Amino acid sequence: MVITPELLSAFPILRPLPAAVLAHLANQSTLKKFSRRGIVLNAGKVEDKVCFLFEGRLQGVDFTVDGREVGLYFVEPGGFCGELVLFDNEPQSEFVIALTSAVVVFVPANELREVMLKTPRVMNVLGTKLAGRVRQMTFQRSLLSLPNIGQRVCCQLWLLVSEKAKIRVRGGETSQAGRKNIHEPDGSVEIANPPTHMEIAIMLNVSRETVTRIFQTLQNRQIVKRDGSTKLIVNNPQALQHIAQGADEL
Amino acid sequence: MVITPELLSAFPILRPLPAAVLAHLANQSTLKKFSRRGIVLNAGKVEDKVCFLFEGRLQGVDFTVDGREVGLYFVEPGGFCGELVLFDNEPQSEFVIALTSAVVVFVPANELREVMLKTPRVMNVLGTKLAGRVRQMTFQRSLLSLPNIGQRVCCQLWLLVSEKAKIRVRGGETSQAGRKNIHEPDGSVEIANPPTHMEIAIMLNVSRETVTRIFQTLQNRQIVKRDGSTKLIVNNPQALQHIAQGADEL
DNA sequence: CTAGCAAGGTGACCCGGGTCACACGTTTTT
DNA sequence: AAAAACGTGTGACCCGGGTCACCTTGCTAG
Repeated sequence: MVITPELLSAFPILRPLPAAVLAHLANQSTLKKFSRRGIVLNAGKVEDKVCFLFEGRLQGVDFTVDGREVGLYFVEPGGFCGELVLFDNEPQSEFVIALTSAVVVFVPANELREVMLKTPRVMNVLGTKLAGRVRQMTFQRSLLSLPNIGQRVCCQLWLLVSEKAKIRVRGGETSQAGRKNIHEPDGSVEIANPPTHMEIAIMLNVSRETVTRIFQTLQNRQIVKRDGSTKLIVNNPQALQHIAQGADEL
Repeated sequence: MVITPELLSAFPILRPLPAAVLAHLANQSTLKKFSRRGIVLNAGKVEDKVCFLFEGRLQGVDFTVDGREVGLYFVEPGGFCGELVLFDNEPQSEFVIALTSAVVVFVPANELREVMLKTPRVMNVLGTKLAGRVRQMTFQRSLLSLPNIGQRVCCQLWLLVSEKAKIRVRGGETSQAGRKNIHEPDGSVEIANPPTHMEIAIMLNVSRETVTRIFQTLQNRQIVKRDGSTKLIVNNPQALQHIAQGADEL
């Protein structure tokens, strides 16, 4: 499949690059489609390419020695993953799998590394991304120490809400396109394409059943409400936040 | 306290720098002593400095909303921490506290950032360090998903062993000075300055008592043995590894 | 020298949430 | 249209490890 510079410039991090550089990169890149559950990047393997997500949704996952799945992060369209190799040339540390069917662009790592070293702006974005990853993991780690599991789930939910609320507030100009949460007149917020119970469960180290039960409780209390399979409405953001912060028991 | 360029060159990452640059950095840096439990870096605050550890031992810790302590990583002499600010200028994400009394050198972030941008080698080391941090956190995250707590503790122990065994094998030339594990003739390995039960507990999300009980079991089975408070002898590395990998129950 | 604290050690209790085994509606595949 | 897969919902059981309460043994600091 032919990749055009225009296609690459759909990615915020690449857009500022000169046309010539984009053309060169496009020339070296490959486009690939994955079906649901397809393995986009392989753990333990030196993936000498960086993965840019065009369509669909990806998740970084790891597995414990006993085969248990661990959810690490999500990748949304316009985002990328597998960038660690740019910095240390080591094998990919975790799997990246497709949560839905997805279209990705693979850009060779060595090419991108050259661009990065020559373009402070790109270096800056990549550095910020990497640092952000550490920050996100640190936060996620702290979630796992919450003894109250209801609180843990609510924190994660609140993260999904506020993240998007911020985007909405800021105007939604950057990446993360197509996933905003609409602010309803009554103060409720909407989460588009919420993770499945299972996806939440593996991120938070709890069983799927427990997540279901917590959602039941939240629904009974009118704090959240399902709307089809692609929308979750948070009727009462305050209440959710309270539980997340431990001010309220579930 | 006056900082000499020689002192700075004690740090592997800074050593390759030209004398003039070192002198300049030394001029801007400050030395500080901390007593046990002292707060070296403060979470949530823009710490516009990077912390180089000269003597003692530090730990990165976070706190959950309900005040529970979470252990993230250790810093050994010759190492550094707080480097995220170089990449994204955001507030420090976690606390760094002194586990023992410690001597650190604070180098201003903006100075170091300039050096980093001008010196590919330094950039390289910092990038590798950051990437390594992500890898380490990913692994640690996978540990937390192990349902068997004995296995979890053994994995962590095995990590301490193998990390140092690797250093010993490679010749112990780099940082992490003064902490090697001696290979005994009978195949046993020695861990110097092992973390306390409490330190292990907060890293693995278990209670201190549980760690104690597991250590008791390990000692009963002659797999490990305490030797004073500064040494832990692993009599039977194979057995430890087996448990860590889930091949053996505890 | 002794008080005080940190680290390690141990037993009893008890409950939260994992696990298993289903059931049900929806979507996707064949 | 039937079958399979997926996401969700729910009850019963049960046990691992958190918590609490306490003890002992070193340090080290006054």
